[in-house]
Amino acid sequence: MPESNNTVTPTHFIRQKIAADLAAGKYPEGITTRFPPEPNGYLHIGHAKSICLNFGLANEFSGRCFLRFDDTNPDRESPEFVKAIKEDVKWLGFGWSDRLRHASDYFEQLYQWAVELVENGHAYVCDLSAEEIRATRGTLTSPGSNSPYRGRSAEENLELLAQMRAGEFADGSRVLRARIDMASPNLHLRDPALYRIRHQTHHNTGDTWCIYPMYDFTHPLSDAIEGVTHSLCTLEFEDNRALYDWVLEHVSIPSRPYQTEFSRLSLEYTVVSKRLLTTLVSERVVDGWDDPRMPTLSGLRRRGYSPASLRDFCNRIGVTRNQQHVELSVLENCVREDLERTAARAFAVIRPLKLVIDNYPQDQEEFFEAANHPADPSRGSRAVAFCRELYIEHDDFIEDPPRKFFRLSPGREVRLRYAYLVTCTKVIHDEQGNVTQVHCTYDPQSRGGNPADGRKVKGTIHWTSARHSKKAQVRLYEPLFNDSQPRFSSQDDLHDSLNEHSLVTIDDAQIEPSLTEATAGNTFQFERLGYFCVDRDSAPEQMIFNRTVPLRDTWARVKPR
RNA sequence: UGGGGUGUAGCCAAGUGGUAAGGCACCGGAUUUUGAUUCCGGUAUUCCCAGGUUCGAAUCCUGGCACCCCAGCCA
Repeated sequence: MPESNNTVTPTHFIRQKIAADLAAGKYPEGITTRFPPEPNGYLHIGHAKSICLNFGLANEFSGRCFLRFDDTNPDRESPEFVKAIKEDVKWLGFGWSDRLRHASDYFEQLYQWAVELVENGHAYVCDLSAEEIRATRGTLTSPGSNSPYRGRSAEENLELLAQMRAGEFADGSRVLRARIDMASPNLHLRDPALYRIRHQTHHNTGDTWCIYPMYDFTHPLSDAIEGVTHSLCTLEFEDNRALYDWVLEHVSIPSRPYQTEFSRLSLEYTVVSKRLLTTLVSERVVDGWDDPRMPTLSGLRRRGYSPASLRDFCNRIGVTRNQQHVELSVLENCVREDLERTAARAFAVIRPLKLVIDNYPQDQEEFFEAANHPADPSRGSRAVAFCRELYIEHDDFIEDPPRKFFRLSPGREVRLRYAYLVTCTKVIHDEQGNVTQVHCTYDPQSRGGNPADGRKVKGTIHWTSARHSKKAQVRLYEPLFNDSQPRFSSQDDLHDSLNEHSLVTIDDAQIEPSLTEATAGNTFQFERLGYFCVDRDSAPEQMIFNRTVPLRDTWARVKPR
């Protein structure tokens, strides 16, 4: 399926760098990238940016992209996340064919390189505790001090490292450290830990290991093993680059990758920190990782976002090193644009108001032809039932209308889309004065919505037949947070920052009968309302629709209040 | 007050010494049996600020200012 036709792929500095590298003949075999998620949570919109970048660039330049699980920390990772991540990447539209890897696949090789480091005096086993290491690291403005174990001989270190691997030491009792420079202004170079002891079962390697390599050691070497040419990551790893390069320069590697950083995505009203997302799930603030309010790919999928719309979004926001804070409207525009041409149209009334046509025969019913997609006749049409009693949207009737309101009100005439012109003759109220029903007369000469005399009617509203339509549940979503840039200092303000209207469930919406055949994941445009998607919990007898995004509503901006 | 980065419209973002692309948002107007869509038009005399170089500066130089990241045996 083509991306939206008018989108010109924007250029950006990484694409330019690759093009220049290729032009310079640096990579005769082509380029290689990788997407390296840690399987300790679900993928979110921020990952989508990285996935589109890495897989997208590889496709564009006929290179390769690895899906590599960065699984070096057994206590936070699980197969559940591995499975979900694979599904999400695939769903987004990318494939890795035989290039699926785990950093843990490389543990033995990594260990051999650690040995090489030790042999050459570039790493040592340190017996300091975590607290002691922290205390001797120095501060941002003052240098650290050398570990008393820094001077151990290569032989002794080799012996100790072997014992670490053999499980002879307790968790946290020792660590393998790079021997770099405790006075470096770059904190990452102050003898960083390379291996730590963790007697813990790993989701991929089981109990084979009780020492696990750190990210800064694993990442560059995994890149080198895979022949990654362009290792793309986010800006907060900028300082790590010096260590990335140091590692590659001190062991015998098969290829030399280079790291390039770009800024991470931040989107209005959304938070993507794994800690926070995990909290939302575990405290049941949301329905799970795929709650339609979650910024996860599975949440967006359940909300009704299409992969194409997300790819389009990632293209539009660009890739730079600026601090990026993207407005939600950009994302919303992308789905609307995609769903506008993709989604079938249907009639649904979310807040039903009964409308009775007094001059329409009690027992009569008829069917009108409604286009499935007005802009695309090839998608055909369906017959919608009509009778004396209908439901219209409560918002489409105002007893005392403001200026410029051209929907239904007493004495006014509107078009019932595809059906007839009706004029409001009477309004029924309950004891509290709420409008509970309206009565109209219809113009029999306006079948299909076109009056015989050609008079103009400004308003057209949607409706369902009370006799035929089915009740359905509709879930209306808004951002999870009130603040466009949610920030949390403690867990307590989490609940204060939540938008209490983030989910509004409506149980008595009325839908046209044809909608009953829709299945999970199908998307529709409920005319004049928005785009909706059949929820995975939906069933023919109890349909559930999630609102992906409302239609653009100029009237809402114009109307008073 | 160490090191590493970033400043172009409300939000993204091109621009690489020759006179400020584009998208979103916003504001008009046209078409419309969805107040949708579509279509036209408008929106930075100025690029964080101040100096300097140059015929010419968002682009080069100098000096400021603002914001982001780094002190896990997380990634």
